[in-house]
Amino acid sequence: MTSSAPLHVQLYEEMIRRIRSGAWQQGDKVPSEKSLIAEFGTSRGPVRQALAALRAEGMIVGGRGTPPRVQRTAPVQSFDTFMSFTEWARDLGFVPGQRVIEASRRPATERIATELRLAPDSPIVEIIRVRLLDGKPAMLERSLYPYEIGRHLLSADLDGGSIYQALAGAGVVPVRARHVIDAIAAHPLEVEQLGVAPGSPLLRVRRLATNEFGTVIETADDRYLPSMTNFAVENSAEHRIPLTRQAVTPAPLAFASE
Amino acid sequence: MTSSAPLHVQLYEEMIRRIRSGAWQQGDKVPSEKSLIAEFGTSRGPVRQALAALRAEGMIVGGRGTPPRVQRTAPVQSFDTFMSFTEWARDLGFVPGQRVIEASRRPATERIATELRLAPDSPIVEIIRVRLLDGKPAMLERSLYPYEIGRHLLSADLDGGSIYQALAGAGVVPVRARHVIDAIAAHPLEVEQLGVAPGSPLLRVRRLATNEFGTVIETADDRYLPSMTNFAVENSAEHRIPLTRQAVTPAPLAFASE
DNA sequence: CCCGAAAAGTAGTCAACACAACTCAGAACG
DNA sequence: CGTTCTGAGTTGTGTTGACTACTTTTCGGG
Repeated sequence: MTSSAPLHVQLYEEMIRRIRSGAWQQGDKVPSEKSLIAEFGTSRGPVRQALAALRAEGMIVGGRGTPPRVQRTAPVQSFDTFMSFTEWARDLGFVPGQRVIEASRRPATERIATELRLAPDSPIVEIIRVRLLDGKPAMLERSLYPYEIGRHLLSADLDGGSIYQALAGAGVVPVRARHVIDAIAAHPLEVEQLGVAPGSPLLRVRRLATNEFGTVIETADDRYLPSMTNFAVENSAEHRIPLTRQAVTPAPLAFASE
Repeated sequence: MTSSAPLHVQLYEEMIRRIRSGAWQQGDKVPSEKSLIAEFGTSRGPVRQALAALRAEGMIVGGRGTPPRVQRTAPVQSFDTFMSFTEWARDLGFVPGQRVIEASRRPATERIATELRLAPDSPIVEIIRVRLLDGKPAMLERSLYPYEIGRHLLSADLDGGSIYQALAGAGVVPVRARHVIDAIAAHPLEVEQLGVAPGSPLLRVRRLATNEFGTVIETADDRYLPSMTNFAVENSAEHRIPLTRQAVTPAPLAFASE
């Protein structure tokens, strides 16, 4: 137990541990606040704060007159796991792999410059990779970075580690991302690299990632083989999440109201 | 101002109003807690609770030594708006429409019974509809309901109002849903009803909705024309949401760890 | 004029108390 | 035996007070 972390964070982590370990079973009532207070020797504040955090993640629900119940025992995928294909695959017990198709520096087109919020013709770094799960192609990824950020990647060992690891080593850390999901027909490059028939349906996820200051770090276009990967979202009346259905407009990928 | 609602809810609503009205601009610093306390005449608790709610929705970020800043001014889509095609379309200024292809009662197959958590061969209600935006086909929806729930729909005026309105009238209210998103090729029915070429990519959203007690109300398979509609999700390191990338397995749609 | 240190202001954390609203089990009643 | 009602237990809400950690501003020295 980290003694330096705030109390409510320690309590939260302990509760997560208990849910994961099965000490608190799915559907069980969580111990009453009073007993938690007695057990941890704190006041009610931190206990309620920890419970509120669990509630915000959908791990527990209900309450008011009765102790809340454990709703979900599977943890929400962390931001890092969701962003990094490599880390995600390893978490699931797959062997991640990749094949770099292209890693180049070139000037931005107008559309790309707008998305990355650069001046037109600014240099960018483009990386196209096939991502593999247990050796089988699962996704074609086309990532674009401002040159100042992407230059760390041109020299890196892309076939080995994850791009996000390489970027983190250079002090570039994404903390926020927007994903737009739709479907698209396989084009020649995907036909060749993913081994699908021309026109096959692919799941496309376009991503815009920023750092803590709101600077755009990356824009990407990932095309998944729907037979290998899909996406799941949970939703509830009490627990609203930034998930929206959109009518398609000519306007490109962008954060809301920016 | 609703005098009966809890204080922190009233404060939350007032803050949302100010963000929406532009009184608090994107990027602005929110007034300090002290000034909010002075203005609203409450103690620090409710103010912090309201701010925490905004933070949980990603509307404000930062803090610690400095007042938090407004991050997003566009509100998160409500659960109702996200669930109801009709309500969503109207919110966006489109004229929603629909054409009922089929509304029938029949016994559940084994797979459907499992998804709806019914005994095999239990009666179910199946409704297939084309949904229109401004008169143009946008989505083909195939919904399945346990007969006890779906029977309210067979007699309802489906061409007029929303299914969710009809269900709400019968006391059936979805409060939780899981969506699995992938891509699929257009089959003959979609070719005919959506007017696309055979094999065209469609965005498929499979949905499992439950009521407050966890009873499954509906399972659905929505196939969107990607040229008309897509989905957007926002994500951040501090604000985790129940969004997961999944490896495709034979197992069907289901809530995590259930 | 610039720079660094001190001071003032801010949010984060924690405690202790009080009351309200709600749930549930068991007692009392018909 | 079934129903209703009461009361204990629980969480939701709000208050007050105190301290810590961090940021911004201010001010003085160089």
